[in-house]
Amino acid sequence: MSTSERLIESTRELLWERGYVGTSPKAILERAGAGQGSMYHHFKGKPDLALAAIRRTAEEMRATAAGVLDGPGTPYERIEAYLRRERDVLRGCPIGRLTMDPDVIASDELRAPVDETLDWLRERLAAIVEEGQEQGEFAPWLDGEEIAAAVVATVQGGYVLARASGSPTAFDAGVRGLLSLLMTAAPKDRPARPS
Amino acid sequence: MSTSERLIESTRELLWERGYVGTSPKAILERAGAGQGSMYHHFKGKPDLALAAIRRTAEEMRATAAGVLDGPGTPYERIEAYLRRERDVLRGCPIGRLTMDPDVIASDELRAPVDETLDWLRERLAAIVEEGQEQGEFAPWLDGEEIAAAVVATVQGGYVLARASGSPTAFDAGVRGLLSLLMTAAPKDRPARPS
DNA sequence: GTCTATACAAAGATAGAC
DNA sequence: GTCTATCTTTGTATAGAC
Repeated sequence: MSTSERLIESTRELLWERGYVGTSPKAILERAGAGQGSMYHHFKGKPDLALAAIRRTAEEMRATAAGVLDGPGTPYERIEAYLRRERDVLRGCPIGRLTMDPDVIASDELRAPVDETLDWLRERLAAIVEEGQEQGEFAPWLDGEEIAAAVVATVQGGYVLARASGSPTAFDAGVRGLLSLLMTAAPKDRPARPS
Repeated sequence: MSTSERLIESTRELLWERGYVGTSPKAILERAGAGQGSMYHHFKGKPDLALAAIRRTAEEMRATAAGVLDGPGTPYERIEAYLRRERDVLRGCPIGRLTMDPDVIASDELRAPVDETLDWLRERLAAIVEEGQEQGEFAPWLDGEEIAAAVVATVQGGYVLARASGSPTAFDAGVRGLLSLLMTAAPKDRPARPS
């Protein structure tokens, strides 16, 4: 792997673990096994390197989510697959956590990939909900964008609950709670007791 | 206000705005209008002062939430009141945001008030859901703790979505989405179109 | 209790040798 | 392209005067 690649990958890891303000160039260089000169040769500085790292993480996250959301199954099943997908819950979301970083929020450039990724996710989920409504799987009076926002928020907030308690339990509980509501909110009668 | 009070209040503000790793003693002292000596006279250091600040913020958050949750109305109405309560959405949750702070999560002492507050909130909401089930307002097969986790997660995640996009819109959408599901999931027929 | 002075490591970046 | 100085400011804390 090239030095520039190692710098980006090390930055991605550190941004995930410690956020932007908590990540120093020095820590990045140590992890990448590179000297100061390399970093300032390939990148203009910390914000420039962080931007490259965030963009790559955003791309990856979209690809992962798309893999589940474009998969087989009914709309409900695809949303369930997204919610139940294997996650390293206690690590949190590498994109969502950046929204708590004051320097990221203060910079339109750094915030853009974060915003675009979460926005894309909401739109994708909203389309699936609407698809489910056409097929009679979801009640017609639900609003696709609102349900989508609730789904993404449950995941992002689930990370908060899990990290607060030091256990993934609350994340899983929130997901199950939302799924039980989604299933119950079907227009036709379904098995009364969601699994 | 005493110097010690001003130090705690300044720390509370900065922790909310910039988190623990993003807040320096120097910034606290400047905001409090105090010198170095004062801070190290009243507190052992940054973690000790932060602990006092976090505890106070946690207490305040509990009191605010209790004010709404113990208020009048049916269980559904009280949950709705909690979700729709006026918030400075773009500032985020002063307690929840700390879960993204590596130094807070690494310290059991700093994490404890965060954990206890969110845990208390979930338990309180779970009890209200169960109360609603007894009254026939919520479907009996829902799990109170799961619904409570979904409610708190929607709020915490709503902050993430709002901050990512720089607008409270997505927070409100998530709340409306969750409320529409909660209302639809009532066991008896209700007005088909939730407001 | 509060202040200033001092200390020393780390953050973030530049300069210039190789 | 990479490395090692060097530089300035900030982070965090202690010491001691008032």
